[in-house]
Amino acid sequence: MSHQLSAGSIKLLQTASPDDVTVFESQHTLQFLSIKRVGNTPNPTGATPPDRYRIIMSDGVHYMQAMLATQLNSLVQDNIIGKNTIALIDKLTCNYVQEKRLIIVLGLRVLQHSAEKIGDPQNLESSDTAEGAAGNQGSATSASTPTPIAKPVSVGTSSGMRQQAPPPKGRHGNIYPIEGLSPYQNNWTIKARVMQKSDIKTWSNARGEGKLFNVTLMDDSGEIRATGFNLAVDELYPKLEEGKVYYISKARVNLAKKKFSNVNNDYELSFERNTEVEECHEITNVPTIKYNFVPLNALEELNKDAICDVIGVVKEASPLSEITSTKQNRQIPKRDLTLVDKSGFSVRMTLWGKQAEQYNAAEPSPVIAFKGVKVGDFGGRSLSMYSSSTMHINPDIDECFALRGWYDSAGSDQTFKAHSIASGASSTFGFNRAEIRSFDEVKQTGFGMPDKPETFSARGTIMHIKSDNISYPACPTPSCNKKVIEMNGSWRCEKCDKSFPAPEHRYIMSMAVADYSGQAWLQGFNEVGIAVFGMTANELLETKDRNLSRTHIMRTLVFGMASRASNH
DNA sequence: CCCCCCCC
Repeated sequence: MSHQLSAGSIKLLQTASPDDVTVFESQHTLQFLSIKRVGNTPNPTGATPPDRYRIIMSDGVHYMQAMLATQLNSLVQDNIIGKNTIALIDKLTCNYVQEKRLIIVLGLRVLQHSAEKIGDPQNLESSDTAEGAAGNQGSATSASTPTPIAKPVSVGTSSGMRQQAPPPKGRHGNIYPIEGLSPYQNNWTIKARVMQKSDIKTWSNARGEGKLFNVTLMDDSGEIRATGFNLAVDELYPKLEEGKVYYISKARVNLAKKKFSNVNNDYELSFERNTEVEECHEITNVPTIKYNFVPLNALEELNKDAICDVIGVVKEASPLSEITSTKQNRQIPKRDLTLVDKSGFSVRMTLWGKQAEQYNAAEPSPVIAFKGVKVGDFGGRSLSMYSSSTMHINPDIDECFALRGWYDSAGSDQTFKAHSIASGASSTFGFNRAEIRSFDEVKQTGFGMPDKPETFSARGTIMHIKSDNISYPACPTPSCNKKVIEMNGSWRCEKCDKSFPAPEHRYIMSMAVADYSGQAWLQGFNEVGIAVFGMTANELLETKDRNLSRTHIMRTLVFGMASRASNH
């Protein structure tokens, strides 16, 4: 296997304008000549910050230095990439740190883990930056002008000559990428959008009391959570608005406690007394909120406690109510919305605190986009907002317009399926328990993956129950259910290593069930038997002992019954 | 320095 490296890519990466997506979000086949761990010393708290990896990447003609985004560290640690690995790199970001271009690799796919070094690549950086660092500056550079990292070069593409983009300058100094922040840098400014702002929270515990708020900040390199305490709340809570872009500097960088946040960064910011925050009014390429919407019918494919984005029309909004949190011993305002979408499903979404109070229930059926909400299993599937979730009413996005049009023209007259308690198991075939399938349909689809159960619901009539072996004597220990054997007048369970005076009989029955499309043999266990016969297996056996004909009982009980059974 | 994300 041999791969052609993208000759010319290194020059492009060194010279393109930092926001040129045709370079930084397109594909480059490069070889990693070396991968080195850097700058990882324990911080004053004794905690060890995450590793950072510096890589040398080559296009066969030139090589350059870059950093690996920390979220890709596992690729190194798990030896998925190593020396001379050839990879297709499809997302990078370009930033400036102390006027030096810093390239961060954000996305890649390994093409070949181990390879021979290709070509005899030359260092593109050394001619300028190494000299600069050595104080041997060429005539073109001076202390007051940005050091060119590479001379503009023709790279032999249709784009021709590219101008070296100057590092962002001005009164905000060096704009750092969020991904590049660490406790060891101290003169940085980030330019970031507030993606989410929490309520002001107060606490009181053994260590004291106070108030705080959080924001999630994002730029094109990554995201980070920031927290302001007490005085910083007074100063910055009113200033920072969701959706706006700010220059932020002189905040403290701490190691994040990952288990308390799903923000993808190993660090967190703490707003301090001298932290500077200034709104950025220019038009920028700082990213806006990105959604990955899950249609409401697909919620059952997500696990309980999963975090997801949804968009839906508010079909109903409950009045504001309150719950008493037993855990925290306080009242918490809440409001339930019923969301619907084109999938024909409805789901309950719970808002808490300020979100619940401030929701304007007077507005008829708005479309709301939610980011980062929690999947619950109440009533099959439910949704609930975290303090880190966001909701946007009638957002200016295509999905919102589409839902609005659908609801106003058709959706508002439709009835919606609720998720049901029984639903939840995912199915390769997209069967879900809320929908009734015919036996023929199930048989046509087949039985899928070996060892993977398929779940479906059917409605049919029980045509026959095998009467020769309808129940077995089981161990009475709760949830043991193992078959017991009669020995010397008592019943012995081998699993529990115990004997009992009497067994608990449990149903194990085979039924022929038919619907309009065909017939199937279904095996039902105890719960099914109780549902079908309306009595326990013990009771059924007693009836039999009282000398009634079993066939007679069955005929009586089964006749006229609309039976349901589920099958795996 | 919080770190709870709740109830039915």
